[in-house]
Amino acid sequence: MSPARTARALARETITREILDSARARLGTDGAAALSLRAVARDVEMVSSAVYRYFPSRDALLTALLIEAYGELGHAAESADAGVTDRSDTAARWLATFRAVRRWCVAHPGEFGLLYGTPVPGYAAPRDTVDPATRVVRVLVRIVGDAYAAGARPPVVPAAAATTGTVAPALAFIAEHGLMAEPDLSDDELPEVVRRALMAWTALFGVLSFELFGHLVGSVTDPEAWLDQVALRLAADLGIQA
Amino acid sequence: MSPARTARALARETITREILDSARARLGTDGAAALSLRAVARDVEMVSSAVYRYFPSRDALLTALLIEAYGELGHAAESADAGVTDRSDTAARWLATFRAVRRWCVAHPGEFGLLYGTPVPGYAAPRDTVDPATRVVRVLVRIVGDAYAAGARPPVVPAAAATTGTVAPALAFIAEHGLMAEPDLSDDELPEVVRRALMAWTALFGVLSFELFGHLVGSVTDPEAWLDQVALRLAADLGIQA
DNA sequence: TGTACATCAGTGAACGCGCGTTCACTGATGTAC
DNA sequence: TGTACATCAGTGAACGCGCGTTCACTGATGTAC
Repeated sequence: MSPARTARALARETITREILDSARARLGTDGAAALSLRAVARDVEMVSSAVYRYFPSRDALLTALLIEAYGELGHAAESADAGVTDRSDTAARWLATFRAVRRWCVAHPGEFGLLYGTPVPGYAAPRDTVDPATRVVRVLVRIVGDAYAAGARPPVVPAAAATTGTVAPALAFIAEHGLMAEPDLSDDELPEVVRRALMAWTALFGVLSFELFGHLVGSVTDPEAWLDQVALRLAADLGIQA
Repeated sequence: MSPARTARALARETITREILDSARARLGTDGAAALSLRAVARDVEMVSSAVYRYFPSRDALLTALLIEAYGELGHAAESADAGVTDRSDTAARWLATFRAVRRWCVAHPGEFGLLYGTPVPGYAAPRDTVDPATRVVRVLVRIVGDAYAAGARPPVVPAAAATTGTVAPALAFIAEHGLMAEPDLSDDELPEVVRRALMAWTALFGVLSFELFGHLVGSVTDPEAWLDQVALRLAADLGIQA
């Protein structure tokens, strides 16, 4: 609590970092399901039981990785959005966010697998992971909210599609966090916009999942350009234009 | 080769089936990465070495599972499309295909993880798996092709998005398989339609991935209705209307 | 400033379990004559 | 139809390896007086 950091505290910080970094590297080679405390211990040149001074179990290590990775990804999205100086240029903010999310995921495929791949069997993520997990979608919703506050209008949708409240939890979450401060949308338009934003969020990670898990190989040549194209079309479908 | 099936051949068929079924059940509980020949052997009440009379290695078993699962999913999509008697109702065919794909995936979450989750570390899928893996997207492209042959027109897209040939391999594949028999589209329109179809394909599995891997929990109440809504919007964005 | 005690990082052995794959073998099934 | 031989499914033991977690321990670091 005081600035007088002891040697012990400093060492603990360093070793904790080394363990986390080794574990993250292992995610890429072995996959999250096969993440092994003993392998990590070998990488940091410790005896396996020593790791228990830092993490009480393998599950606790997984949780720490999950929180750290969601945090980094959320931060990447938030700062990409914040980096666009013209706040009214929602199309630019949208594209910048998509690109930043892709950049992080491509740079960290092992972590991506942990976050968005097959859940680790026998491991249940605790509550602390859900808040960091929502940061990306919050950025997207906020951009869309800003676009509508500035006068953008959602596309008209066939009547058959305008069904009832499947997105009720999302609407509650948005209200609670004040993500759409000045919506200025009719009662029909708001849920439609939220639906569109959730679709875009899902599509973003769908594309990245396909890219990183190898399903685009026979279809697309340049995944980076492809994500741009997807981002632009999703924006256009939302009524966000440059 | 002859109708005179020997007792041995019959037994082999039965046991092979039992092994595959047990392995598929294991996918759901342990995940593809942790699929274990010994566990499967235990389930079918054999000694572990006996399984080698049926599959030469764990990887071979994984390959068989991959081919079988892709095959079932592809079949589900194809027969859902074929089941719509009014072939000109492309919107109905589209929705039926989406629903059938979801139904199969939700009914087989373990297999879904194998197909669309984190790739199994250390396992490389052989060539025999790529053809079955394309069956769903082929159905989608064919429906879109039929819609355009019947006069539907793709939405106009902002100039910035209309960039060059990222989808070249897909275009080649479509030409090769004659998936868009009478395209009747301009040189600008065809790639745009293909891009949209690929986006829809990716979005479909993005939604299912989020649903089955637990990312929709705080946002959407009814995943079945949600997929319908996504399907309808994707169709609308493609210019396919009922 | 110096000493006595408490805290804590890291060790090494052990528990009980799992895995893929090979190999020599037994005994049942299939086939050629 | 009967016999001799070949094929093949399944056994059981073994190889060499991995895993998470516990526990009594040593020795260094930190703290209270």
